[in-house]
Amino acid sequence: MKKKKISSIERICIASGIKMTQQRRVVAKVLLESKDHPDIDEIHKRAHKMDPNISLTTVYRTMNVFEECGAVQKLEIKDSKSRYEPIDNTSEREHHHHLVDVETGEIIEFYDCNLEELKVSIARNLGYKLVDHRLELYGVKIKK
Amino acid sequence: MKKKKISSIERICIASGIKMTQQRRVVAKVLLESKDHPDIDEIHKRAHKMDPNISLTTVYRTMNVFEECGAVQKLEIKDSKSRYEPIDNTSEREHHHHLVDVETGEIIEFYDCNLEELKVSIARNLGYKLVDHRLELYGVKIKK
DNA sequence: ATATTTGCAAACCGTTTGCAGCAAG
DNA sequence: CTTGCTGCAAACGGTTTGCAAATAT
Repeated sequence: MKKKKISSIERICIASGIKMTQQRRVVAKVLLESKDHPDIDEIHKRAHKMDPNISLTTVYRTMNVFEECGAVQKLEIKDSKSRYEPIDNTSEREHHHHLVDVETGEIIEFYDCNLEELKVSIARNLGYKLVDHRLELYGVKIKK
Repeated sequence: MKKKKISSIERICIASGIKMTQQRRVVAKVLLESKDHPDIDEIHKRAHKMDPNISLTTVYRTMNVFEECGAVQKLEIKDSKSRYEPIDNTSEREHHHHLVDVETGEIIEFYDCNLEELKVSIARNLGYKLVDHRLELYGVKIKK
């Protein structure tokens, strides 16, 4: 009786009362194993490799489910398709942002606590409670 | 001989060597008179009211032209269509950002110089020269 | 047992494009 | 005059949906 480890995504799904199907487990695995920020087609390709019995439609639906229950975050980078990354809220890196290398398309994650504070205080000064945000920087590598 | 005033958008277009057609002038007028951040359909509706002889296709093409020559900025707010605003680079408010009231959809513009500095310095620390950026805050009004 | 999820194909919706006629420079 | 722009309708690409069969709880 082998006991599979439960992934962080799976845990969130169960907590949200969502059925863990074979397909969803595979997609979760793909996301957690990806070190980049794959788009839907790429996720489908990788999932299909592990289990050919999985359709593009299901990947779309699964990503929506994962996003709604907060297991995954959608990135909408300029001039590119939506990309996804798992949200690891056990890590101290929970709020991170992205810098896009406009020459290579590479995405660099960063965290800056001054920025976190500033965001909240800007909203507060405008009379708002911050509920969400989006920040991307686009840059070119400085050659030395 | 009446001499029409040349709008800021028109000036940029001329400087970029782009033909100023009747339609483009109307779209420019709509944008400059709009105090909100209209989407393509709304721009088309308003333009059509001033001059029924203008198609949706042309509005799309015009916005792309205006964006490419830097006369206009596209906003991509979560869960909504692309919206546009003219860029006024003669104003001191040239770099502003947007706070979206998630209950009403209202967009509040803001400027914060600490944020401007922080953006640049974060990129620099990562070894990048900042060439573009995108920042939106999403909040709910604090009632008191 | 039964409520959800899946795969397929078709619909959808914002946006772009090919083409013949039109207008700005 | 010539090049670029317009309007139309048709194509496009990413995403969603209706439905009957399959599956998790």
